[in-house]
Amino acid sequence: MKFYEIFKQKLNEAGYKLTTQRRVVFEVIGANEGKHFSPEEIYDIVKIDHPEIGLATVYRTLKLFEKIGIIYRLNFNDGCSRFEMSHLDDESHRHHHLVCIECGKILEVKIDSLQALESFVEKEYSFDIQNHTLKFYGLCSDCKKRRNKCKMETTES
Amino acid sequence: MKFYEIFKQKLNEAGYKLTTQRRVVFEVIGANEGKHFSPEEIYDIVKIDHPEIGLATVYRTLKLFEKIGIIYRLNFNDGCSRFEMSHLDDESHRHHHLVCIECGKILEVKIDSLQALESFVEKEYSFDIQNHTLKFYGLCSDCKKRRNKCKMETTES
DNA sequence: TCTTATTTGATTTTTATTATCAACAAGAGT
DNA sequence: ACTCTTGTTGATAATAAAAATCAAATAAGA
Repeated sequence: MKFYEIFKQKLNEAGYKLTTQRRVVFEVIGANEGKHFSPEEIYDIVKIDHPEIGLATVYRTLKLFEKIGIIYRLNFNDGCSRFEMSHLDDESHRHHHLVCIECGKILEVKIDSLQALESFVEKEYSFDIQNHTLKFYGLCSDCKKRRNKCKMETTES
Repeated sequence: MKFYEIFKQKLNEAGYKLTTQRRVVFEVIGANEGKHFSPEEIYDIVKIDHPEIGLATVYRTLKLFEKIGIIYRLNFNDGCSRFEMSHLDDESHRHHHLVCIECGKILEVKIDSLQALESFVEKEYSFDIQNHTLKFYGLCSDCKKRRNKCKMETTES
């Protein structure tokens, strides 16, 4: 597996040891592409095969992974941080998030195309862009249907 | 003052009373355009003229203002929420944030222009976009200069 | 294998935010 | 203006995510 090698290399380059705990947390996140797990959720999955690993270690590991660029910290204002693989090396993985304001579901949009905007900002503000986050808030297709249905039902009577 | 009237109207429409506490918090945020205050910071300013107002009220008020669309909740991963006026009625106020990963400074970019991207997402994902947030992470011009200076100094010897 | 600095687990501590509840005040109706 | 009702507030306690602590365990280079 290619990405695991990159992970080991990044740890090494930054001067950190490869421990069982770090490998396990990495695997849990890696096996759940498209999900956005909280520390507690990751801990719950880790516990299944490794009940000896503590929650504090999960927090520490996530913080470390974020620092060395293995994962991203996401914030959907639900009271905790959430995480996903960074894939900084792979342009094809870049995406944005659609947050449904009704059901809270989070979808991924597999496009980037902020090139024009980034170029403008870099020139105009003399700002070196290294990364960006873009979130759209609105109604997912399910909640849109549900709302229309409710509207129809109330009009019927 | 026009915006204050909109504020009163929004409170009223949503069925909330106009209290001194709410007016004061509104004024503090309104008088600090371009800043991104945390609840504690707002509380500290509020206290100057109104020491009788409690921190819990500031938290409650901010939550309420967010709900009725008076303010936005921002998250810069510094351990607390931060707030700014929403200006949803005024297109000219729409902006994005530049976050310096070195000094943490936050700049505002007074452009929007995500129209093309939004149209694509709305069609492709059948998602009703009602709002968005866009943050660019990188180096501000000051930190860029500082880094170059450090590089020169180490090369000199 | 041995050695040492790093890492971990269990626990406590910190801190942002929310809940609680009696006292209070805004605003509709008179 | 006065009253009444219900929403609101202040002080405080409660909650919960995340960080700090520290002795014991372990990765990885010698």
